[in-house]
Amino acid sequence: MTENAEVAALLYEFADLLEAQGVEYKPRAYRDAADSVREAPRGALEDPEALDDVGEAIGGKIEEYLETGSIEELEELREEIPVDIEALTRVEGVGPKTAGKLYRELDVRDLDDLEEAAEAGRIRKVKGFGAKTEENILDGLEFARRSHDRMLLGDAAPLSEEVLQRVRDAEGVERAEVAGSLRRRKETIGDIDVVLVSSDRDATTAEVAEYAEDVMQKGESKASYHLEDCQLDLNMVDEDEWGSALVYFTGSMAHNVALRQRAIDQDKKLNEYGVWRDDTRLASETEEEVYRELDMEYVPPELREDRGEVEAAADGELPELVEHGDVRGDLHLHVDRTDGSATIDGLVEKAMELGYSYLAVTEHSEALGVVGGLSDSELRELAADVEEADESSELRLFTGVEANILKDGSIDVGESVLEELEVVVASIHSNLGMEEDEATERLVSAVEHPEVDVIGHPSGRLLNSREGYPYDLDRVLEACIDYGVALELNANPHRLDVDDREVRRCVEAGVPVAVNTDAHAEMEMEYVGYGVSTARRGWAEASDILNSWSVEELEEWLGC
DNA sequence: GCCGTTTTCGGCCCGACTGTTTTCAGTCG
Repeated sequence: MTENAEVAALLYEFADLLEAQGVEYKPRAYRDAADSVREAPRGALEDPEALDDVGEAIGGKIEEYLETGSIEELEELREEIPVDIEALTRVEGVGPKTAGKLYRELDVRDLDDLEEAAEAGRIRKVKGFGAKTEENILDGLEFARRSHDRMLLGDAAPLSEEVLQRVRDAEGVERAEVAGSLRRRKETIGDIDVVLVSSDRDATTAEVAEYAEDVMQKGESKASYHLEDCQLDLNMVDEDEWGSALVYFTGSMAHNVALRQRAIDQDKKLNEYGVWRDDTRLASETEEEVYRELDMEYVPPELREDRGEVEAAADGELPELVEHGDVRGDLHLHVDRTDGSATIDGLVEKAMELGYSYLAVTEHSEALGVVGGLSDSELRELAADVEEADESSELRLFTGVEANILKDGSIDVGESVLEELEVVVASIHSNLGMEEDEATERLVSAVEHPEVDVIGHPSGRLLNSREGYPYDLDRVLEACIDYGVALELNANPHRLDVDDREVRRCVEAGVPVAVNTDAHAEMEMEYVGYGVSTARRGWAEASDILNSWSVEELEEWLGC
């Protein structure tokens, strides 16, 4: 866990424990502070009180934790309510107050205790609980135990396409779209939200229930299902509320709260049914109308995170985001000379299909022994093959390499070879267990190398499995400006590295971002879509993306 | 506990759904 995530988790726990004790309002304050910490850039905890929603009290506790490794007040709370509140509240329908009550009444401290109490029929005897609640807890336990990580966008997006098609085919459905974090294209997804219009809601929900694992809840306007390892929420709305419902269910929560506040400031009210003044509905049919009624530009879903987009849209200053069609090439591709399966011809064919003008073949270099990285002479042979293919291709094929940044910051390919190759992507693949200073130095050294053009997957993270080493992005960006180097946004859905927030800092610093797929097979070149949506989440325009430049612009930048 | 173009106290997003209630609390998003 990053330091921010670690502190945020403690603050969430603090909030839950307070709520379990029936404390009012404070839990909200701790959660807001936790959200703010989680969203903040690395290093922001040096001055916690500078963050939104962090005041003197919580700021002091953060400092206490960073200095001593614990927070006295939290330790006291944990003694008063010694329960695994994070695990217990993962059970559907169990929140902090329920967890607190079950601890006080039945000494339930963790999932095992909860299961035991439910199976023994002890929960139904507690005042305010019944047989149905006990049953729901038993049902929810299994899911809570196996649902751990959020789904990757790369898994959720194709699944949601399939789900959406089934929903659209269901009886009564006139219109359906995916909303929620999927529509915002977050790197990980909690559940699949669908907004739909149906002429027969009962028939629709019944048909969807047929292929779902089970039905969690079903009401007039809403139904939830378990689907493999995720949850599917159907939100059923009337045709004339489509726009306001889509805004509402797309979120994020923070964006919605900011929109509602803006409505209140204008003597209006915003909910999923529309923008209102008193009992008069002013807008609701399309998202564009809703934003217009709030005197704002339309906000693309990827920006709806309350990271300044509400203010920017009100001032008419939203960026003109990069689009999929703006991408003209892929500058980090592997072939079958090391660990990939693609061929030069195969990559070219796929690139044509994607409407590209160019691509670069950047095979692994020698130090990456595990995949049989290419020696200097083998890199030259591959370059010759790429040049030959270039002659007969409609595309511009760049020669290249994905070189390794060694422990001391040097590059594992000979100078003369690096000079000959047109695109040099430099990446860290070894000695990943570094402290921030060491990692930063290593990256900066690579940036300073005269032949390096792009730093590949800068943090080395793998979503849900490897955190990546910490580094000082500001220092790397400064070096990138000085030496004319781009950072990669690796579009592989397991990486998405740099991430959305880091893209924004690149954009602000004026460092070009290369949206590369790092494809090892032709099909993987399609990952570019995840990269583009992540770039959009980082407020990037086409001009900020290195591989949306024309061949001529790119050749000039590369100096070839 | 945090915040402020109704500022240093008095509010704190809001609606659906469920289960347990005879009017509402807790959870969720």
